[in-house]
Amino acid sequence: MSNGHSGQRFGGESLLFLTDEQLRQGIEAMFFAYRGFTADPDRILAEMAYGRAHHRAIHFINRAPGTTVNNLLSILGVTKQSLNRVLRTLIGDGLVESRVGTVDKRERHLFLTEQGHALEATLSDAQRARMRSAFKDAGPEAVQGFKQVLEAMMDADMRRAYTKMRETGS
Amino acid sequence: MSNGHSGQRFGGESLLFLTDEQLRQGIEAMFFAYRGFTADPDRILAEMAYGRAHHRAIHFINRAPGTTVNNLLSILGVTKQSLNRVLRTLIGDGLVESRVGTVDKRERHLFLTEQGHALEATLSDAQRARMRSAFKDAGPEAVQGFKQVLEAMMDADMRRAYTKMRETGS
DNA sequence: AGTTTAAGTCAGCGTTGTTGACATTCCAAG
DNA sequence: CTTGGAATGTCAACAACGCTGACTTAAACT
Repeated sequence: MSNGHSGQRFGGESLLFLTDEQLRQGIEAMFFAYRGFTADPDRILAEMAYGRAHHRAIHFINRAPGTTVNNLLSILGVTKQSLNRVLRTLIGDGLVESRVGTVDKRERHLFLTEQGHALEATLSDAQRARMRSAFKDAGPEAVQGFKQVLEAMMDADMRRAYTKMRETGS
Repeated sequence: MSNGHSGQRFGGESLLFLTDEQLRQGIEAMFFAYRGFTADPDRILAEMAYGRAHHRAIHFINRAPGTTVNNLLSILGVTKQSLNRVLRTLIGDGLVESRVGTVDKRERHLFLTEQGHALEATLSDAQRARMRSAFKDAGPEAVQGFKQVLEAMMDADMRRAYTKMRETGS
């Protein structure tokens, strides 16, 4: 499997960036960076009775208003019971509105209320600020590489959801 | 804060990679990619009574053998009680050995046992395989950008731990 | 001798994930 | 019309893994 020599020259092409040591660095970079990635929203959410799951739900409802519960489920990759618990509190607190579908009345379409938009903006601003700072420090070429590697790291399902969102957005 | 126009040309320099839309893509890429990043080890761990926290502990004990509990605490960024619960099971199951310090007998130095190394290798192989595939698909320049952005996304403490590990390694 | 530090432990709590079982509502096919 | 399946929601129970607070033990520092 892992021979520790995958980075030696092979067939005349330098593969030094594929050594186990380089891969380990990538793994640790992901670990530490993800902590930074979630740190700012987590701080804000901790003051309320909310957690990261609420943030994710709010993010994707804002991103795709009117999405059904099932669709949100497949994007978030959790069980319906887990999501339902989160949605129940958000709806109860007046941050999310659930409208019965017109063509299929079994479906519930989810929307952010004014209050929900306010929280979404607060959380997004914090997270974007860090991302913007990181992008700025690293430069445009680095950002392109960053996105390429992340996309290559996704499962096929996730990549489909990601690219679909990318097309829909702006 | 976020005006949605930060990507317009400014001072003759193209900052199109800093639009809110670009930042949002980066945020969603991180979210989806992290799921892929943890998916393979999670599958393996789910078969045992272990979780992600056990993986992290094993990873860094392997990475810095003989590390003290306090040091591991600051790397992982959790409370002593949280880490202790994980360490107790790992020591009890014979995956980790805790040796009393020779110079300072209050300290406990942590090491992987043979069994611990076996699990570490299994988990690492799975995680590295995905990282290797992603790196290979994206290419060396993309990998460099990936690491640059991630490092810029870390908190100062994390960046210090990350770069320190990077120097120690290889 | 007194204080601080490292580590471990116990009790309790919150968020977020999981399964399993079950009710409701609605659409669609027989 | 009845029946089966799909979408949704709810209840109960549980596990992983964060957290705080309080407390003990042992060793080191001052």
